[in-house]
Amino acid sequence: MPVQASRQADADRGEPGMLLMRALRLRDVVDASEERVLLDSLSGVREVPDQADIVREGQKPGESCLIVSGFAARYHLLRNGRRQISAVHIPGDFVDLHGFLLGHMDHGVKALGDCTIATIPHQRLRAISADFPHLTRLLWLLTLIDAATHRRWLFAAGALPAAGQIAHFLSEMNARLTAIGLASGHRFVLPMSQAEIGEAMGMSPVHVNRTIQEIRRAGLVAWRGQQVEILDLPQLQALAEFDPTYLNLEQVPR
Amino acid sequence: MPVQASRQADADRGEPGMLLMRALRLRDVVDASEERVLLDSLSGVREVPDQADIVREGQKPGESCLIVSGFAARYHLLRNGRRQISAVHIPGDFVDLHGFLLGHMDHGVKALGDCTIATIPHQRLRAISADFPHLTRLLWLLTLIDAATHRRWLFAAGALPAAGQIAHFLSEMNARLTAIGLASGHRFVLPMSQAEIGEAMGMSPVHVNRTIQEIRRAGLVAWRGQQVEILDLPQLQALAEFDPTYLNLEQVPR
DNA sequence: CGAGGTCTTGAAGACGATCAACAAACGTGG
DNA sequence: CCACGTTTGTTGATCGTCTTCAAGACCTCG
Repeated sequence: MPVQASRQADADRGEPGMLLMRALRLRDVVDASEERVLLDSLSGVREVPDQADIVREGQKPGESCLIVSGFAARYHLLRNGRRQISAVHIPGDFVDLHGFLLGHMDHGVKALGDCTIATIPHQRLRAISADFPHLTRLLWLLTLIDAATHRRWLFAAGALPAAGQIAHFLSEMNARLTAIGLASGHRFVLPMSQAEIGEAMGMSPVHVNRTIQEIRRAGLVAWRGQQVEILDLPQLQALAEFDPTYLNLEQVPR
Repeated sequence: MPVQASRQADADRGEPGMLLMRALRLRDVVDASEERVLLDSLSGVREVPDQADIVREGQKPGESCLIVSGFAARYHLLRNGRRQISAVHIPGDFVDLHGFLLGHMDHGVKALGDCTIATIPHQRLRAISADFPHLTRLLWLLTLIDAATHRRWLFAAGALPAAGQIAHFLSEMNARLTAIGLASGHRFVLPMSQAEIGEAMGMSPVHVNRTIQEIRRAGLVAWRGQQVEILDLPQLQALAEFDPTYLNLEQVPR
């Protein structure tokens, strides 16, 4: 039984920018005019099927994509066909807000399961940056949180053993999904195969499998299909050396 | 004989924001009023000795630091005392521009060798974001390039073997240092011990040493003390699957 | 000239990758 | 509703990379 089916359906059918607003209001006050200009800028809502590219590497898109429902991953390809996932995005996240200022996309973005996205033209972002300094800082903040998350992943990849790395990923997903209301009681849906988790953690699918079994046996998580339940959050976070500071989940003036 | 002693000395004695301006002008046109407000905002020039903290984790600084000369590293600490370096910064880089919008620092920054820094009060950054939209976008861009670099490191850490990872680091440093004029003929100074490189690559000092020997024996680099010379850039970059796109070294309107 | 840091080397062992095969779950169409 | 094919998850065995521990060589600088 999917934990957040009803909530997610709301977001899906209703205002596409609902979860984005929630993500922003977790971090600062957003006034009505800021909300209006941002929501009015969203358009081009469309469905993307599982595994399909949302943005392709090398492309120079004229708009940025917001996830309305579903998950997405940024990925990098190697010559030998191997793939490295450098970020996982959830509803309410921009997957390529940075495309606004960067030249060409240095990586692709693909859908993890079917998802719905909305777009905002770079033209509008430029206009916002001219007329709404505070809102601009909030959008900037979102990209800074992306960067902080990258650093955290670097920390996990470089300094933690496999179990710690996966524990960190789960702790992070739990924190982020809880923040926007897509997890409750430390239960959430994670639409990624073990192979994809391996691509994100930089480890082989086989090793992902054995590591998951390890943390399952330790009683830290229950995990059936896409349903993840964290049974012992304190221990999981200890294993991951998880500290949610980097997610900036506090409402302060920015 | 240090390649860039004279140039660096210029930057050091002269305008502290010189290399920052160079970094910006590599990416877009900066007009005189933008240059003036940015340079006028820099103050608090000070020396930081080797290994000293520039910013401490958990701190909430009221200003951001620009490197005038020398190198610095962002690092994360583990409970067991291990340290992970998530970014290396060179002259002209802000090391904590993100501190302007983020709450508390989620990592520390330390000097790699003696360095000189200048600071810009967050108050000034906020004023710039209100009055200079284009300059604001350029500062935002700098943080986006940081994030792109993080992603590239994640790619290298997760998908490349040790030699490729170190080759990637050298390719990146060469590209960045060349861009701001601190490397020429693919020669540059890298003020990091092999142990520190290990902290950045997520590998043991011993393995760093053996890997360096490997790429030395392959004739890709000459490396004596802090002097690095890349002998076969194409092969080094091939080994690293290096593509400089992510550094955004082209002048386009942002 | 001595001392401390850095680099280098060797040997042993742990962790994770790879290869291969099988089981289970899932979705689809008959 | 069952049969089937495909994807995902699971297990075992072997191999390679990288870690750890330990010691010695080399610098550099006071």
